[in-house]
Amino acid sequence: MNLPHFEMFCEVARVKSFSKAAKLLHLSQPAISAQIHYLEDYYGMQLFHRSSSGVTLTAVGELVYKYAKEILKLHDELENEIDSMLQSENQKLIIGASSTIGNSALPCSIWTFKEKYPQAQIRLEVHNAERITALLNDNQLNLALLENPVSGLPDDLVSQSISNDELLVIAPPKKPWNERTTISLEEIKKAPFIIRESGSGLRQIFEEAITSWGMKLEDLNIVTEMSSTSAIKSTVEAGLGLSICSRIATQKEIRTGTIHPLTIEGKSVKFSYQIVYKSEKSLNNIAKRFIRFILGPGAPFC
Amino acid sequence: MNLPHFEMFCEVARVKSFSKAAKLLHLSQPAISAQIHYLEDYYGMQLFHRSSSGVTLTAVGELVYKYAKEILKLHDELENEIDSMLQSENQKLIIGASSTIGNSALPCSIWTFKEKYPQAQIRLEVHNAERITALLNDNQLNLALLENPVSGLPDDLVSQSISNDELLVIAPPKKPWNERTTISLEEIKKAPFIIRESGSGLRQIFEEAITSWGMKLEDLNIVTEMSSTSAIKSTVEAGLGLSICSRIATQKEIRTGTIHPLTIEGKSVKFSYQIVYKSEKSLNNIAKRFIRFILGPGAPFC
DNA sequence: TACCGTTATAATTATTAGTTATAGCTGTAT
DNA sequence: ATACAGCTATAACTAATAATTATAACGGTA
Repeated sequence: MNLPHFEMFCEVARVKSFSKAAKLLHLSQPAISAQIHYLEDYYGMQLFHRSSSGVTLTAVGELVYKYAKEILKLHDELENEIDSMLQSENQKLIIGASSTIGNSALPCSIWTFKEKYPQAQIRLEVHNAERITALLNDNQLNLALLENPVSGLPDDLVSQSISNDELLVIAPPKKPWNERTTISLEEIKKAPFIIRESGSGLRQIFEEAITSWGMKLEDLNIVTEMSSTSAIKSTVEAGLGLSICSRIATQKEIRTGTIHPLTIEGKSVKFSYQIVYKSEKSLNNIAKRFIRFILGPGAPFC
Repeated sequence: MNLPHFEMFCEVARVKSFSKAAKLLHLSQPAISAQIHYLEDYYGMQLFHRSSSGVTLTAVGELVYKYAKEILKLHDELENEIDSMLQSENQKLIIGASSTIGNSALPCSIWTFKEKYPQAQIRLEVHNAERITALLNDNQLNLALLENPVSGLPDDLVSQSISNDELLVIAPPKKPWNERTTISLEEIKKAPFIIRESGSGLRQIFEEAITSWGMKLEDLNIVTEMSSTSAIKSTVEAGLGLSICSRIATQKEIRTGTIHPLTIEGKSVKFSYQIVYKSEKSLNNIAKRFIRFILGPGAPFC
């Protein structure tokens, strides 16, 4: 019986679904299925009632749930107590992040992390992928969050995938764009376009995508290069052109209606975010905790 | 982080030694070493001070010890609560055992198990290996403990090794034997010898051993066959002959000096005890617990 | 009745935890 | 001093476990 079992179990009990829990835990649904079966076998009792609309706890399941939560809480407490025994030097966590992720999803995750580990002294450095990589190499960061693929990542850096995202074309919420959900490559070529500066991870992903479609950057009508995602979003909102952005990074603007997202006809540009660090050994405790947290279910990519 | 990690950790902390804990947990010393390293890496702190005389807890180690014990206790409680939800039919555990093990080591283990799971309704059936196997096949036992190798074990039975033992020649604590610690094969041939009945696991092990030494049972001076280990021990104590017995089964008599053990010159007959059952699926909860208990550190083979 | 969303199963692969064998260290006794 | 006994660490290998993807099977709803 392992703590990850309990975490899976609690997550399933909470969301009442194997498949939803799987998503939240960055696992496949059969993985959850198998481990819950293992638990049921271990305790010799059915823990969930299955139905086509999800699962519910059995009486024994409720009991296990109660204890599992308690055990996980105890273990959390243990980790916090260990942290409080650390020197203050070891409580420092300097996180690097590219603009895309550092300005949107990450601050919220850091907030949640900080709630769980209040003694952590966190600093967030937001720069483009190129600069973040340099800082990482220079030991000025404990770890970094970047888009993937990022070319030019030295081999001696370790990286783990944490989440998936896709590139969207962003437009002002006005005619003609607000009446459409897609845009063709030809239209992209003609429209005034704003892109990130060279060295940006997002720009690199975009460049690779259009290359694979047989186009070049020069085919576009690029009106400006900007080194800030927020600046680009403001420019697009103002109706001065189109640009590209990640879905997660524009979530808020899409929700509030200040930006209108478009997908490219017949194409989709998927990419992932990676957590990158020099080596397992180079990590201090807080950094290890942060990685576990980010890979775990508690990290809200919001 | 897994409960087995905590069990290992607690056992090491308790006995202050990796190698001793390894023996108690039926594991190799490097296995303990690796897992403790894993823990130290996980928490990012050293948990034990190593020395050539064993290990002691560090300050952080003490903290982990405190929590680990608490977590294991909680989980024990959970298992007990689950058991108390079972129907009384599922609380019945019928254990079969061969004479060798059923009369010596097992009762004590059952006693300890019963302390931990008081709701278990245990019955112990002691017969020879042949009969136990038959009862197991006939579903009259939940599980059985036998010597290994036992020939004629049907393929559909599952078996796991739980402990090692060796065959000893037992003699009365009188001249000439009490002045010696070994006996030659030639001397064995001449001495009056008592053996277990055909169908006994211990007899089978003995027969196989002497066959491998190029002898036959007929070469011995067999004065009686007896179907009870206790009867044989009494007979030997009375000075009426020599016999063979397992080390564990004669522990008490050796300690109290009523029987004198001899090893056979240049030979040693090792064997193991196995826990045997029909299939994983055929086991009720209590039987599963018992197997985990017997394989775990708490089972005192005394 | 077809379809969407659910869990289960099968085949495969990667990771982890165990094994044995051996090295290296340290305190004790010859 | 030196060999030894007892301990933990390391290396090479193997077995068991937990993931993956792909697909099936089932149930409720349009």
